[in-house]
Amino acid sequence: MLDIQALRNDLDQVAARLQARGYALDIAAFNRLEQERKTAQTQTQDLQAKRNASSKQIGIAKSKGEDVSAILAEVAGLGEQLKANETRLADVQAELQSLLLNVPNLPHSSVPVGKSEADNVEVRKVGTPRSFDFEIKDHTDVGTPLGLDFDTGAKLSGARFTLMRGQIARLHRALAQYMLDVQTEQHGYTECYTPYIVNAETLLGTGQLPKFEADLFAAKKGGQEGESEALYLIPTSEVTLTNTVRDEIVAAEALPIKLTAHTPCFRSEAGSYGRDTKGMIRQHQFDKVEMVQIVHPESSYDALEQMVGHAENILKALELPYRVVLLCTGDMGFGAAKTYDLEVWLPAQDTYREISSISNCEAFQARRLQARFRNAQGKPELLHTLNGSGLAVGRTLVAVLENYQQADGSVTIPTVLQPYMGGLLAICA
RNA sequence: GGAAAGGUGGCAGAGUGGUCGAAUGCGCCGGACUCGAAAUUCGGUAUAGCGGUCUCCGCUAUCGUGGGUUCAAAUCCCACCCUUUCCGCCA
Repeated sequence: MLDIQALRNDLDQVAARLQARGYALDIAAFNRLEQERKTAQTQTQDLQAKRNASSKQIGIAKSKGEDVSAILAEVAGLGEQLKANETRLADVQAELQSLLLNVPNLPHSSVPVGKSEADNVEVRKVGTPRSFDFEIKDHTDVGTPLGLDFDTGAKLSGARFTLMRGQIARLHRALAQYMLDVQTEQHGYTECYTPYIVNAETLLGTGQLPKFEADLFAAKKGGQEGESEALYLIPTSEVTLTNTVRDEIVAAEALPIKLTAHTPCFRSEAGSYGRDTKGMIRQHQFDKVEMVQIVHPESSYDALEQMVGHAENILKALELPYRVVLLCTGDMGFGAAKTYDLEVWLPAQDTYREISSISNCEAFQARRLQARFRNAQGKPELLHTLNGSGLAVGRTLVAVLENYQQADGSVTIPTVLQPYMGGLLAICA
């Protein structure tokens, strides 16, 4: 959520910055609502002040045993007037709030202006794609004989669900364990285990609601009918980790807060029909090791660069070629002020594919969350929040299968994963 | 699932219709005392919004959430959420 003060004071400039990311702010609607809010609020507050003063007088008079009927006559009818005004004010403020909740974050000045993926800027390329002296198979062809089972996944749950068996399942687990160990032992994140099902308020805090409900899975208690409050499956543990500071005022000394968790993520992938339908690139359920940092506003851009490094270290250790991309204004997510993507080399697709996305949300989430710290003046101030994948486990598995495939159909195990695989050097059918 | 208790400021905790935004303690900030610190002592210390003559003043809202009663609600009524304890069920 943007600071409403920024919109009041500098509406045209805010609108221009939003335009850069392809969002057309309804300036007229905002101005009209603000005007209505102002009159409704002053009128309401005047009436409230009048009522409070009279009530106080009544209290004083009664304690002295005086007659209060004169004052009572004065406030007759005030109640109804007040109620009408209060209702109007509440309506206008709710409208303003919902307008505000649907406005994306402002891009940082260092973010390149662009319309789509095509305008993203490559920052660096690391590692050299391996050359193959046999015909490259994609991860589905490599994985299927080793235990990757899309048919059973579809039978159990539908399209975009996968079952893994045997060594593939173990490799998947090894990746997650390894990532979690690196993030906790080498990069200083605190390991968390979080709920996978959350309430609407939590999703409002990180920005998935109210705008993106269609991208989520909702859950209800078995046998429950009707309009009970919906619960949702988390689309990423960014949601739970970041919400740990919702409605908190944390001590400045506690910063930065660095959290990580390995969780499944559930996404309905609405609007992506027809994209990446083959294989496990785009799933309704996938595992991810998430990094979240909650930091002092002054250090959030340093933290962003660090977190990119924390994600890169996993790819380096796995010896997977990748590139770092700075997203343009048009390709960034709703809450991000600046985002780097890490894209891993997939030889069968002959291209780099997103495997991690690391964003600084500045105070955008913190404002929704009311997540604050006490600044040097002792005043509560909004924190900055950052999140990033470190990494997406399913896509890393895809990358390992493709990059480490051998002519005989086996897949060698990256050195750092071997201890997690009981010393296995390769898996084969 | 059943029963009970409870949700008040940064924290602990009093307050059961009226000068209550809320006692007291802790914490924090400033002063005094001290060579300095501790102890002691004095004063200050919520958040958000609106308005103004805008380093300050005034007003409004906020005691889990939402509704209701009333001239007036932390306090009374209703619904919901959450927490704790006990019982039941359960990995």
